[in-house]
Amino acid sequence: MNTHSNTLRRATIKEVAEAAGVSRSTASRALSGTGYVAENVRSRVRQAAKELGYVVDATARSLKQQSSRLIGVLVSDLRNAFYSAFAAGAAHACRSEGYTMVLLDDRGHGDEETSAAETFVALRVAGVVGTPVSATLSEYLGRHRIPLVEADRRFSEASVSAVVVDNRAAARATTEHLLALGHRRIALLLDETAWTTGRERAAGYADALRAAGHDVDPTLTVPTGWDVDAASAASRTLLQRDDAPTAVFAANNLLAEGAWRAAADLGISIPDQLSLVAFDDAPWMSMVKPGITAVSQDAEAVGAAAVASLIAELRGTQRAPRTVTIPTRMIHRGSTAIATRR
Amino acid sequence: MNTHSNTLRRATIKEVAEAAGVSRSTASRALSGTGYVAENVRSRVRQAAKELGYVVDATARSLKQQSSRLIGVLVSDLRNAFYSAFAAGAAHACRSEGYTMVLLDDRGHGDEETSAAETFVALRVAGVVGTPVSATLSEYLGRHRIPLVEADRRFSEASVSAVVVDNRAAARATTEHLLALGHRRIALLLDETAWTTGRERAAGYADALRAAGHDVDPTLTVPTGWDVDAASAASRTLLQRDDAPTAVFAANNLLAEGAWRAAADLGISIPDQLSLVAFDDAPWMSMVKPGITAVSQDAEAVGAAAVASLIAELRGTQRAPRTVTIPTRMIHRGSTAIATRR
DNA sequence: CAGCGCTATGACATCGTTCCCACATCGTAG
DNA sequence: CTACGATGTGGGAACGATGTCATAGCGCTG
Repeated sequence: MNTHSNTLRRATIKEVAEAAGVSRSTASRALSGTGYVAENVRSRVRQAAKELGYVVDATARSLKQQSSRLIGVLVSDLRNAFYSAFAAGAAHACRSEGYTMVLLDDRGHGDEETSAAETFVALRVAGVVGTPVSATLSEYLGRHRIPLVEADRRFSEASVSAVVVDNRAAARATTEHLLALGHRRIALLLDETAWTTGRERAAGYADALRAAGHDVDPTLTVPTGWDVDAASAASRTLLQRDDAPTAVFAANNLLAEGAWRAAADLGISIPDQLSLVAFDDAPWMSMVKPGITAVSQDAEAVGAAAVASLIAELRGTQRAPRTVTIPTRMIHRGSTAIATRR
Repeated sequence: MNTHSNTLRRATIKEVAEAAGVSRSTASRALSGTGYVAENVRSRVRQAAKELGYVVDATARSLKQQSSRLIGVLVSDLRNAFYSAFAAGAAHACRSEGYTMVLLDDRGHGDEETSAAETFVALRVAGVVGTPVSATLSEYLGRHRIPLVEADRRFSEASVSAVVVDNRAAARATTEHLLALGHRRIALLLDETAWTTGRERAAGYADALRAAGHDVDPTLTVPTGWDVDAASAASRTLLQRDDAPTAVFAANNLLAEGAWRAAADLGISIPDQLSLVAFDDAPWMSMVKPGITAVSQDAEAVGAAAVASLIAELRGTQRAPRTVTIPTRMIHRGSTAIATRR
């Protein structure tokens, strides 16, 4: 390349202007493409910029323009495939719209969420998308007038846009599938009942039972912790009860893994002795035998849609809080069968 | 909160200073903690900042200080568990050292890598860690004097620091394990031979064979593409040969998945008819039956170490390019057995 | 040829922060 | 009593980019 790397300091627009024999203003106009610039001057400035290896200083530009091309993305746990797929979708959407993603991982802690919000404010991001763990995210950002799009679950339905899946309908359909197979004692493994995801999945489950004329047995709704081990332990207890369920509906991929491991440990055969359905598909579910029937939610699409929605708001294309629902798809594999006595 | 959100504009340090009855300089000193400030003044300023909901403008600070607290992180594909774990480790390390991560995903494309580098330069990041796909990353950043730490694989050994695993030794140990079980026709599935990871894994494989007095059959080293389907197709062909291998060593988790699916499709039983070992562990490997024996590399640790190494360089604690090697661990499950004729 | 509109350019202020100085006060050593 | 270091504070100049505004040349119309 013909880049002059002999200077220690980075090239500024002033140097580009001098090299091209014009003023800073003209150089700025030539590079950004706004305002009048003669064609030959423009190419002269472009050439000078290229030769000097000039790259605009985004910090200076942001300061002057009082807005940045950064989008803050907050997820709960990057190691979880759901969130990493979400982040991948968000990253791609940001990039294709000319924004840069600042990704933070709050590890599910409320206090980290607050400090993440502070970081976003300090960076003067144009907007934020995130999977919140409380309403503080939207409150804090709202106070600083930074647009937010909540994803996966909602905490501030009235005031901010969101991208979610229809948890209730999907959970209802799943439960109906199990009911149709003759199951009556269907357990529901839940992670977090304070979140809309958990609440709505439970509601859909209850809808299906009630619509079929059955009562909801509260002892069959089991809130476990957040990790596979906790889910596995809870499942063990559940499956060893005298009135053990004949089917388990796990509300996320981690819970499904826990339930699956518990069944394997106890020598309970799927689907002969136990039917298992998961909310949220994962790669392993198509590799084990039998495959696990699951409600697949396209986390990448959720991330991309959340960013798209945010950018639409930034552009002023769309004003009022809006909710986008990403469709789910039920993938039938072999983990459910007609209910039998155990 | 007692935050005055009645102002439309965000509070600046000037407003904080006025509210506390001091000058901007003093306010700045009080908040940043550098230089002389009387204790009562300091707390008065802090209080004023709190009441106004003041958050420092990182763009203005970066501009003035000519350095930011941002670290650029570049990965190849966030949807791949290896990279998302890497990003999770990097995110955590950044945060705990007071840096903020800017995460970019080049989807394995060289041209996206260049534009990612440009983005990092524009943002004036303090440094970059990444899993490069070519030497252009280090060249570009080097030209702009931005420190880089290469992770997972290397392209610029002489000039930049790196965090890797000992691919050669691990591949050799894996191959030796298969040799010890009596396997002689051992296939090696590779992704990318232009990368140090692929080259070194191949070298370790060859080391083991040669040390045991065997020739390396070039037809048994199969470079497949990047996705599961390609690996599966290549494996199919391989396993249907007259002189099919009795063992397959897959150089990453995607290749292992492809090989596993091919074997399942062809009705080839693991480990009776085929032994399978993977480089890079994945969740499904402990869930299928039998479990897949794998070389586990702690991608999270690699990400964290890369950031730690970068920050050490930024602090000047450590100068010369340095290579950190993260240990691998071989996890024996049930996918290998004594070689038998097929 | 006066007047107008359009193209084209540069001077200069500005964004919010930091930090180098100059300056002020006070206590104390010489 | 003066000089000096230590402590504390404020004025003002940067950092690099943008954008407003003033200015000027030019072609055209009436």
